[in-house]
Amino acid sequence: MQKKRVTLADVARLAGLSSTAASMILTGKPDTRLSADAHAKVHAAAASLGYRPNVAARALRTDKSRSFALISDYVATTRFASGLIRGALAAAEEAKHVMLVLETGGEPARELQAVEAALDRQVDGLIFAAMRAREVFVPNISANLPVVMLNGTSARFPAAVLPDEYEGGRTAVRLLASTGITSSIVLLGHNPDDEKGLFRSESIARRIAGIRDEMAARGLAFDAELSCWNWEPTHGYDLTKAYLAHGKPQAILCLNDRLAFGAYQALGEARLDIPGDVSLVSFDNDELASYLRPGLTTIGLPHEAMGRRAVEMLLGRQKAGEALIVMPSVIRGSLRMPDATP
Amino acid sequence: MQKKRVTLADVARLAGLSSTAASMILTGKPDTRLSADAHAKVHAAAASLGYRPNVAARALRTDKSRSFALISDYVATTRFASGLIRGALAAAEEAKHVMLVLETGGEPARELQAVEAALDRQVDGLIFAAMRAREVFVPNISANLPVVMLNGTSARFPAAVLPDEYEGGRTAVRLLASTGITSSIVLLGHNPDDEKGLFRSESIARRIAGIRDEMAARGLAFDAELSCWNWEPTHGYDLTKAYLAHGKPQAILCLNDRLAFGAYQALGEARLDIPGDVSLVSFDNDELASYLRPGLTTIGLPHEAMGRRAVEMLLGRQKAGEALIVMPSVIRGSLRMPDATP
DNA sequence: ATCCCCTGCTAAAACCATTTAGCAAATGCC
DNA sequence: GGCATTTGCTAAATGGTTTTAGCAGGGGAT
Repeated sequence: MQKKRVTLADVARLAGLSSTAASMILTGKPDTRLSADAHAKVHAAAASLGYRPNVAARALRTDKSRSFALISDYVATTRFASGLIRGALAAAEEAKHVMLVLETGGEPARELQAVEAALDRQVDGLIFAAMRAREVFVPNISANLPVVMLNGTSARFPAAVLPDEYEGGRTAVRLLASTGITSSIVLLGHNPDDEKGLFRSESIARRIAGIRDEMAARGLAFDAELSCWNWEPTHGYDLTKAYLAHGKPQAILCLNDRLAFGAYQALGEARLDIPGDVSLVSFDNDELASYLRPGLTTIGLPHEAMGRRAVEMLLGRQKAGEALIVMPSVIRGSLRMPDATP
Repeated sequence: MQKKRVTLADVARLAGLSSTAASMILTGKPDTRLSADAHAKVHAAAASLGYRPNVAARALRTDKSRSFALISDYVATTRFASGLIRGALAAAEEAKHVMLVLETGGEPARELQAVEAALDRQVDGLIFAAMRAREVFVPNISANLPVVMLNGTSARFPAAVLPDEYEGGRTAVRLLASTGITSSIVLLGHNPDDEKGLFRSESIARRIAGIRDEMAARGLAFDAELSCWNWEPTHGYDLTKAYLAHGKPQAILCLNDRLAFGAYQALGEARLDIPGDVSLVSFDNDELASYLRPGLTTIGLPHEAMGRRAVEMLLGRQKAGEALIVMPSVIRGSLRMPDATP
């Protein structure tokens, strides 16, 4: 009952040629000397039989499998991962590759297992995605397989795709400056004095550096810098509420959208209007940035573009170097228009 | 320089046995008659060489690849997909399988390509995940491969994993009833008169049926039923605001968390206290439900459990039947405590 | 002693595509 | 016409595993 898979030999037989010929023609070898007639016959036969090459057999012979593995610490940390995966899948699909997705929870033992599982399947390249961008532990890879780090870095594997956080930080300040506000500006999420000796991640360090450099370049200074370790809405709320007890900000630069969300809540309770009384700008372009009223202007993390770029690096055999992906400005209603107040 | 992969023949040679023996021992065939001594020698040799079987070669021979494919329409619709993927990955990992993830955007041409790509790789099972749960188009699968629908249904493939929406709907009403509120209850997101002839999805239909049955069973009725097609925050906001112009609700039953989010915004602007003035309950357990103040009580979508269950069905060769996964009640602060008002 | 069965193992085929080496015929060159 | 080269194609080896068929030797039954 079960139709047997059609094999290359079947195609060759139908075309009246050897399987060598069929193989060469179908894989599109450039230097072959087979006749145009042979090409036509083989292609016709393959089409009429609905031939699909057996990937396992091909992989066995060539050690290539037209597949990549994406090994990430967390897939679930949703706001982060799925854009990366989406972009990577799309780029892989365009190159007629397939993506194995593996999750490790950041545990070295599972990382090792994941790498071995991928290697066993003869993947043509490995992407290590880190949801929290920092130096990532990566097990030894025996083969000289292309590896790219996605949203993280590793001393051992110099190819990396990262958001251009430094430029993003500068852009956020530029956006804020475009409102004309020059004083009572609050930074929400970081205070260097409170965080001495702590290290968040390279990405965040660059984001903050960009902010500070652009502030300095414009002769601007923060009225306050409010620190908290986890950038969750509740901390944004608490810090903003506490600040409002003493001062009234004109602008708040939030280090991520969840902090900004908390700030919205506190400002709303204090009956302050956004952007009439207070302007906000933030980072990440989280889903919730579009849900807020008014919409939150934010510097987006270009996840999908990053995912795409990672597989492009794999395909292009670019072995080293950092690819910095530009962070888009997502303009919504949380910044006062410059002409609105003279 | 390049170490060659160690092969089964190497193991056999080191153990002083044939590769047949090595194969049988390492794959753990039950009916073999090889001596305990042989077993020990082969295992020792394999361990000392760090032998890992070549999956391609094995797949070629056996037509099994220890891998599944998860084909979804959208991965990016984040609030939905990543829990499914996470659960599926975890369950696959436990069974020492690997997961190919493919995205189709719901386009039939890409679905077909995805299925073929998966079939070419000799996957041992297919999961079709639908982000919007409805009848799903699925290309013809030639082989008799196990297929399970995840968060969707298909006439052709009767094995499906779905959230138990009916029971979830009833639970939401029970939770609401536990506050003691019996009047001025608003349903946000559906009105049968406004949606005649429209069909959202089977899942949502069950959710609504559960709500209505439990309401009826308790002799409760909605004061108003507000309809909108897309369940986005902005619609929740608009509908709630419009309703507040006429009436004052005691409770709002929201059909998802994003609608509830919009309702929060409108209630906040109207200076109504949650849960003092208005109680809310909702569905999905979106990330943002925990960000709201007070936290939103919601009936969660059990994505991770669903993903796990799908691969368990694949592994167990359960060929048919609907697995209904219970939706957890996530209790936060948006419901008035029953003793708070006598 | 003969026959049969069981134990413990192995040779070789099979899976399917790619690739190397090479063969026969046709063509080019002087 | 004689020789070298090119053209157009194929036989056979290869990759690593599983599996079928079967071999050699020992022991028990007759």
